[in-house]
Amino acid sequence: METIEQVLESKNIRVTAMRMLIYKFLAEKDVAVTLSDIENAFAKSDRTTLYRTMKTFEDKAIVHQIDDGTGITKYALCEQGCNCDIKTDLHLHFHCNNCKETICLTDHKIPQIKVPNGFVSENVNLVVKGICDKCSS
Amino acid sequence: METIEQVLESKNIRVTAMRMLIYKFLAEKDVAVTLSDIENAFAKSDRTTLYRTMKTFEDKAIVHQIDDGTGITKYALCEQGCNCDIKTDLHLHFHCNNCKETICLTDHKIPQIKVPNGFVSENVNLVVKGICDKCSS
DNA sequence: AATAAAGTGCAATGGAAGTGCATTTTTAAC
DNA sequence: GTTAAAAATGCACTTCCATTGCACTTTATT
Ligand SMILES: [Mn+2]
Ligand SMILES: [Mn+2]
Ligand SMILES: [Zn+2]
Ligand SMILES: [Zn+2]
Repeated sequence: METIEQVLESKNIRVTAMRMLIYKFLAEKDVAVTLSDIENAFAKSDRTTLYRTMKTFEDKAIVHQIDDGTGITKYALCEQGCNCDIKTDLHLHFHCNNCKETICLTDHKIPQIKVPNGFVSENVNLVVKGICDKCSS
Repeated sequence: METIEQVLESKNIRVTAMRMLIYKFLAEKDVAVTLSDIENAFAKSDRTTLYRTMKTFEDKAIVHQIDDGTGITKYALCEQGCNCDIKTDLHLHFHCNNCKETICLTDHKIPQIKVPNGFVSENVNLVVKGICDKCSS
């Protein structure tokens, strides 16, 4: 089991207090979070720092961004050894119309999508909306 | 061949000058458009009217909204007899990373997506990004 | 023609993303 | 340890788009 410090170091970014806190927060969540979610999780925090931290995390493939159609960008930790950076191996995302949470279905990969002749597919965003397991039971 | 008046009447909305102009503009476009696109297409136009017109069109299944991940809502005319309103029979959308245009691939329906036990899929948003036919040739 | 209902236009608001710059913290060099 | 450079952080501000309140105009109905 890697410590948070080790994770950050292995990704070649500096270990700072804020980054560790944010990473820890993300790791404890099982749903995708917005910048505001993170902001509200800390008594004292600055949007810009969070924004730039998430950008750094994204560049280093520590988190991936999720566009679930709500208009607000969400983030979630990448799985171990994911390939977000090379835009492949992407899983699908589920947005619950009831509780409004968005989660990664990490072991449901996006199927191969056929596009017409002349079109070249580079990557795919797929969001399923409906009722999540917690809300349907 | 139905006239624009007939289309609007058949959807039970009032026929107004602005609505006809907007409908005509959409019909002439083969790509999805933003509110600003429509705004710029007319010498004199008001964002609010366009916004509310598109909302009305959407409610009446004359157009459908497209979230292509750019963060800006786009719209395109529905096909004849589409079922946008009941959230089924949905086609996929393609966003070109080169020309930045987004188009409906109306005869490429979204495949059945498997979700884990306990989850209920109600609808699916699928956007493929890459290079469009015009840009790849 | 009179009235009610619906559509339109202007002004203003709100939310989120993004940026410039000064300050603080971290790292590395001396 | 002290110092200097590089990176991270925090504040203020800007931009862009979505959305709403309200007054005015147009359309449909009698
Ligand atoms: Mn995910
Ligand atoms: Mn479409
Ligand atoms: Zn739910
Ligand atoms: Zn193109």
